[in-house]
Amino acid sequence: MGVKTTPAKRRTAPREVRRKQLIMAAIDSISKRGFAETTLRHVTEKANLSHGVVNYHFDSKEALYDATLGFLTQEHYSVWTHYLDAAGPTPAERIEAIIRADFDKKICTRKRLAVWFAFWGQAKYRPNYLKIHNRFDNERHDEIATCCAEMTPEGANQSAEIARAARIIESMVDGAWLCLMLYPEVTDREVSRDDCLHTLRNMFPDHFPTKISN
Amino acid sequence: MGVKTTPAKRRTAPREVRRKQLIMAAIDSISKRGFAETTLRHVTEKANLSHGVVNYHFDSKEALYDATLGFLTQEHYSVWTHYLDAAGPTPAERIEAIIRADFDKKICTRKRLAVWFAFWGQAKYRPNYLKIHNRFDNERHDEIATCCAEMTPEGANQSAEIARAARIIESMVDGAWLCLMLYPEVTDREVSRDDCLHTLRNMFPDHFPTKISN
Amino acid sequence: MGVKTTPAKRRTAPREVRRKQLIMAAIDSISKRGFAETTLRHVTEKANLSHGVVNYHFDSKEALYDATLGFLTQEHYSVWTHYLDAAGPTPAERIEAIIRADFDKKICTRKRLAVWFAFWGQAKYRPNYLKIHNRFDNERHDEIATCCAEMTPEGANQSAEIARAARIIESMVDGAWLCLMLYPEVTDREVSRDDCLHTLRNMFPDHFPTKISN
Amino acid sequence: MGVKTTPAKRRTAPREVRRKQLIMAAIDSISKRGFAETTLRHVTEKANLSHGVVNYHFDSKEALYDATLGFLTQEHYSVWTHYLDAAGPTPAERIEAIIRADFDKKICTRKRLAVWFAFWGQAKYRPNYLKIHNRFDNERHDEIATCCAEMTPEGANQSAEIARAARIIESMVDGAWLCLMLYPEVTDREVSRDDCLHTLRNMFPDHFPTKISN
DNA sequence: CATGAATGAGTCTTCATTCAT
DNA sequence: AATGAATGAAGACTCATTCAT
Repeated sequence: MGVKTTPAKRRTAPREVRRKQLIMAAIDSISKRGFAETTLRHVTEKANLSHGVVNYHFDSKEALYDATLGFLTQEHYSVWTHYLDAAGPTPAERIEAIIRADFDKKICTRKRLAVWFAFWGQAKYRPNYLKIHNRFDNERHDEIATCCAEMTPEGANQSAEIARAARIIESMVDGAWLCLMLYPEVTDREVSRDDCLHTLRNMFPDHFPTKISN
Repeated sequence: MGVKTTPAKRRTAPREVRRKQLIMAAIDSISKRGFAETTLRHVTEKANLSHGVVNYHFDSKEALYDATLGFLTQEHYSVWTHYLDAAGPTPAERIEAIIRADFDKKICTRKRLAVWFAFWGQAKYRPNYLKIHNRFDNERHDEIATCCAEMTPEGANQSAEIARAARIIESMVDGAWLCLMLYPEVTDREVSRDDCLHTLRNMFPDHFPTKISN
Repeated sequence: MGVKTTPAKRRTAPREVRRKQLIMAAIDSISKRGFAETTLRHVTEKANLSHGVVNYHFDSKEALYDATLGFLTQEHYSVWTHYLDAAGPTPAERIEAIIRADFDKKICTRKRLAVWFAFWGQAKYRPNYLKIHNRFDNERHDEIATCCAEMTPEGANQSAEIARAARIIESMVDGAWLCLMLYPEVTDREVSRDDCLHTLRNMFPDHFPTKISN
Repeated sequence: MGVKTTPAKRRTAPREVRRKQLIMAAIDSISKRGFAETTLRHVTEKANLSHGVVNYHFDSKEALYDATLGFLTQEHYSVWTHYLDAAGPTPAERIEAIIRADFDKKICTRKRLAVWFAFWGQAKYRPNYLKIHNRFDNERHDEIATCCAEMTPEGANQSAEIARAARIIESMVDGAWLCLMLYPEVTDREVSRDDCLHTLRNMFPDHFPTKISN
């Protein structure tokens, strides 16, 4: 974890290596102590670096946090892309892939969940966080809405129904995440994922095979 | 708003009045600035009180936060009780009442939502918060599970299906709340509530009339 | 200890009663916590009185401390007077009485010792304390010097020798007190007193009977 | 003295230099204002350093005080060692050296005296101070007792007499110190020292030459 | 690049004092 | 006389940031 060049005598390392190292340490500390309690000292100590480096590699604490959220988003994005690339062409397959991506074991860890909610807990008054996060979230939303559109029969309220379906799916996933973070003894990653898939099947019974090979 | 009419006209008020006043000011500031950024000065200024009162009426900042969360929980609880008392006897009616309570306009405000997520963003490493919150949440969970049980047909996996149904319902609501907080321009309280009710109907189609009188 | 009129419903009490009550509580707290740590709340709590009374009966915290030191001095003074009145007429008897007074069990308690040194620890920059204390101390010094004078044979350096004797006696007693406070397990009141008397006999062997009836 | 030449010209210095600097400033302030009144601001201003340094170089105010007492003790110890090394081999010479050390002009200054009594005024409820101070004091006590033992003739109560002699000598010195602090106009360092030596000669007349070369 | 000493604004908290009741 | 709510100045301590080395 982290990119440690040499264990003892740390030497000059390329900028990106240090940045990544600090971001990972930030994730660790935020997940452990939350936002309010995390100090740059915690971060540098975890990264086994000296006190001054943060402000050397980032403009400010805030910039480190932005980078951290960016990293997390990027990570999510690449997993998502990977699942989508591997998925079949039908909307049902694609939307299922999206959900499965959300619960992939690389991104749906306790540590990352804690950090996500720490960020969301601040999102309202930190528009910056929202902005970073939205870049990916909008794309995801569009994809979900597209899939729903393809599965929703034409009719009077088609567009309203599509919007509702998308909202429900996204809410389900977010709610499952919150539940995973707050009550890890109640569910785990796979159960929550299957709950979401179950709801999805209920919503579009005609588009899913009777039995899902879990 | 930061405008001090007089040098605060030293006025004496019973303990509970001041505590409530400070709690409301805390809610206001947390919703506006979040946890990490809220200082006691913000709180007392909002309450138009002097700096020292907080530590006079509460043991510490943390104690004020605990009391704030307690207040919010209590408020939710009483709305919840009220809805449940007014609901009909069938499980469908009861569970619908619970969901309607969650989106009642008294508790499902932007301000309170922000505070809830601020707390949840800290819940993991602040066991105290989790504890306060859980007292109510467990009761709510049991009620939901009971309703689901009554609506779930007997069968091989009945208990697993009940648990799943309860998880889904709770996740839906939480997810809707998160969505309401993060994207208030996408939904509003009533739309989200109806999304939840819609999902609920989908889950237990036999227990709900074809048309809901909204 | 202290003057409690009624246990439960404290009512109005004459000014002097309250003052004494507060002084005793101050002695108690100073001896227990020292100066820096003693707050008026400690005092009033110990006195079982409400928070506001101190400033009602004393002009300030400082005034309470002055009164406390005054009380202690007065107490010492009256014990001293009592011993001196009871003493025989010879200088040896008088000076022995003075020393015995210093180690009387009424004033030479752990609690009072602690308070005395707390005051002395502040004496240098609190001229007020020194002033209060000196009123008595000067009188005592004069008495000791007079006794020494009567026991010192005439000669070239008589006055210097008198002064030295007085200094030594006073230092001995003060040093013994300090020792009693710092190392209560090493000596006790009576041992220290006898050490002083022993030294005294050594200084003026001709004026003391061979054997002291301890 | 409160005169800041430049905005403190951020100069870097090794840890030990700063610590010493802060300790000296603490001694200065404690001697001037006492314990209760000394604030970190006084210390840093005297040291012409910024507010934050204390908590950078010491864990807390208390830790600074501990270090201050440790410094004073160490200083006393090294003077004491120096005198003892230079002293002749007889017990009389050694014990005289100890007393002379106690009144050496390096450690027996008004400033240091004030600090010592400030500490002793707190010793009772600050076991930490007592502990630091005792490390040296015990060693000193043992040396004094050893000297007394060698000068005390064998007999029925020899051990009791040795103990008494040691107590008397130590009390004398402490008492002389207190007197020096409280009444600097009455004695000075050298007079007090000679008082102690005089008493010592009186106690062991056989071991001292008739005339002391002062 | 990297270190860690130094800074100082800002936080929570304490507490003597005041004052409405 | 007494109470205890309220005030606000002041203290210790934290920490992001700067900068000499």
